[in-house]
Amino acid sequence: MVDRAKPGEQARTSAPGPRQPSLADVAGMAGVSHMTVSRVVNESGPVRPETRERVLAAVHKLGYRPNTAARTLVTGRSGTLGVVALESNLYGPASTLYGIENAAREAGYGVAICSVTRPGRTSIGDAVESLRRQAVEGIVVIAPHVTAGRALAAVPGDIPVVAVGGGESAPVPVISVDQYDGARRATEHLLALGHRTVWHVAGPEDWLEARDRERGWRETLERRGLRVPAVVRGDWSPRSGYEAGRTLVGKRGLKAVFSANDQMALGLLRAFTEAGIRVPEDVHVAGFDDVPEAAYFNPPLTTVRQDFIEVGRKTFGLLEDRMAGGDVGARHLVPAELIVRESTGPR
Amino acid sequence: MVDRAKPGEQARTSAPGPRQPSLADVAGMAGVSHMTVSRVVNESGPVRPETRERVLAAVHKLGYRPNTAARTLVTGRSGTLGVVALESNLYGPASTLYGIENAAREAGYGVAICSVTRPGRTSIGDAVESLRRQAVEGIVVIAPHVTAGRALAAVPGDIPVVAVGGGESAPVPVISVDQYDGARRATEHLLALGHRTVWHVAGPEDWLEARDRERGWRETLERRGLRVPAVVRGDWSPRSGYEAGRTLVGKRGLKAVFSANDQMALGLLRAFTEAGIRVPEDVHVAGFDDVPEAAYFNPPLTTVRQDFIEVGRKTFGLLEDRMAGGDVGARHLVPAELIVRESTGPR
DNA sequence: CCAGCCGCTGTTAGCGCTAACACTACGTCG
DNA sequence: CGACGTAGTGTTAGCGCTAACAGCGGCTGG
Repeated sequence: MVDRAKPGEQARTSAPGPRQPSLADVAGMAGVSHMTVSRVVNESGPVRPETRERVLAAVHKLGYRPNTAARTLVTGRSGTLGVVALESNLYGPASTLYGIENAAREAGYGVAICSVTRPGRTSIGDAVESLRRQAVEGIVVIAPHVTAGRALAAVPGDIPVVAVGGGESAPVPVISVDQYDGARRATEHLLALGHRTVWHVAGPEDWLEARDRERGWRETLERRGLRVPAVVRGDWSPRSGYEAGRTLVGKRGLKAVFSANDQMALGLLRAFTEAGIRVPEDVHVAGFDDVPEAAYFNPPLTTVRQDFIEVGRKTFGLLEDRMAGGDVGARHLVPAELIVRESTGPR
Repeated sequence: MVDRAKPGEQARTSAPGPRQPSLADVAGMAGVSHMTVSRVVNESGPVRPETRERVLAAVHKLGYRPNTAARTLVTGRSGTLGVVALESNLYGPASTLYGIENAAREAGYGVAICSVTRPGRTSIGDAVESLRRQAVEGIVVIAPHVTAGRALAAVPGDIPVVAVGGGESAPVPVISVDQYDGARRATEHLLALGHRTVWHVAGPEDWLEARDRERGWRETLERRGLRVPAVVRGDWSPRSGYEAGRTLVGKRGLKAVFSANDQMALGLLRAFTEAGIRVPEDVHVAGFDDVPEAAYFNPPLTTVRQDFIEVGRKTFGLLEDRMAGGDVGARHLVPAELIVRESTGPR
């Protein structure tokens, strides 16, 4: 039975009080050596059933809780992973974080996070350093940014690191959704509707995902010998999508637009609506991410779904392999899925 | 200069190798006692400038990094906070998490997270337990769920805990945005447009924020002696908002709707559009949260903004006070702000 | 001129835990 | 029947660090 404290009582944190019980305390109560208690607690050696019972009773009675610091000190293993996350509420990174945390927890690992405002060399380095001070056993860098590759190059090699969505130049294993192929699918879907070309609202130039999606779009057009219109660049935000939309409104032959993410696609839709351009009647629009809102945009948005839970799981798996000393491949891709909705629907 | 490892080299994690340098190693190189090194590293005692230089040089050369486990073991302080987060990509919880992490990092604390799938008594208890094993000094529970209050009651009282958006019944300090007042503002804004009443699409019954928003809406109507329509209940998702919209479409006298969050408002807008109901011409709609997308909905959505960064900062401040042994008040509110956009615009 | 103090450094004793080995009592097998 | 494993337990020695105190000079003040 845990002691239930009212707020008033809880304030006594400053008083030292009787410190947390240790192995020795349990041992004393159970009439065994501290080592036997350790064996019971960790199931790390043979203990007679009745002895185990006595020990367990004492553990329970005293509310014994193993001291992680002491254990870490002697074993050199903390049971904690670090995640360097982007300080961002973007759907993707947040979902990836949860995917990783999930997989880690299932495997008995704790997760420490450290967010960075802008993924530059120093900030990622600082974040890694700060996590190392927390004695993490491995680090995941959620780093969809081009500078992240360089930053990762500066990370000490004596701790396992894997990156999510990082650059191919990074000296660590990288896992990501196949952005290139997702963009290719979206573009081909739009072309299959009979358009001569597809316009593109790209993400920030220094984001790798933005680059990959742009490349997927561009090369699909090139492969077919189609004209490649100038990209309009946004910053992922709906506002920038809206502005891109205003830019596109005047273009001749505007029939199909592929937006590098759903939020910008939303801005596009808004700009088109204001300009009296109807989607899908006048223009077809596709996005990327499949945020939960996308199915309820006006009109519902055709987009490319990324399975972030799977990404998280694979990422953790990779890190686990690395921590075990395995040599994993450099690059791992999770397939993307095209979700067709009304925004590219029949006219 | 950190050693830069190529992937191939990095795989040698399994090899024990030369272990991390310790105070003693630095001391040896600098020709002083380990204690002097400790003093230099922690700035915890007088050291002659030239001695400090020698020590610092050795620290740098060896790449010495203090061992947190050892320090924690002896000081009893880990410098880490725990956050129990909802495994959710909802804009609010994710933003709150980042707000807390930010404030904590600025104050030199690390953050460990543990997510729970459903905030029930056991899962929150498990999460707290799992964080305690990571030796956190204090815990924040992001718990917008009614069961969270009961769960918090079962949390041991020997560690400081504060809750974000938790129930008033919780035996710990709670901080949250003033949901009630936000809902009141939105409702009064709609009424000020000349409507006889306002319909409400509520969030899940077992979410406290949903309850508070509903109460704010209901009591505003009652205070004015207006008819209180039956609430339509959703689950925060755009889909449920869409379904609520289909239910509402047939209602007579439907002129104004207050949705408990922006995602459901999006679903509403979609359902109304499909039914040929124009917003704002035929019906006024307001939401709650001010997600980044809200300004680009079709039409842009009037909504209630929550300052999650401020919530995070205040939450951390509270926890810090509690850790210092202070007795903080039971309930802290952050004001909500009404953002008026076209969805409640002039006809 | 010496008591007293302060600046600087070192020594010692753990923090709570696990690894490694030692020991006992019992089989079991050659 | 003795060598040898094996189950069950205890003893010892750290892991790397900080707290506490113990020096040892030099300076100040009476």
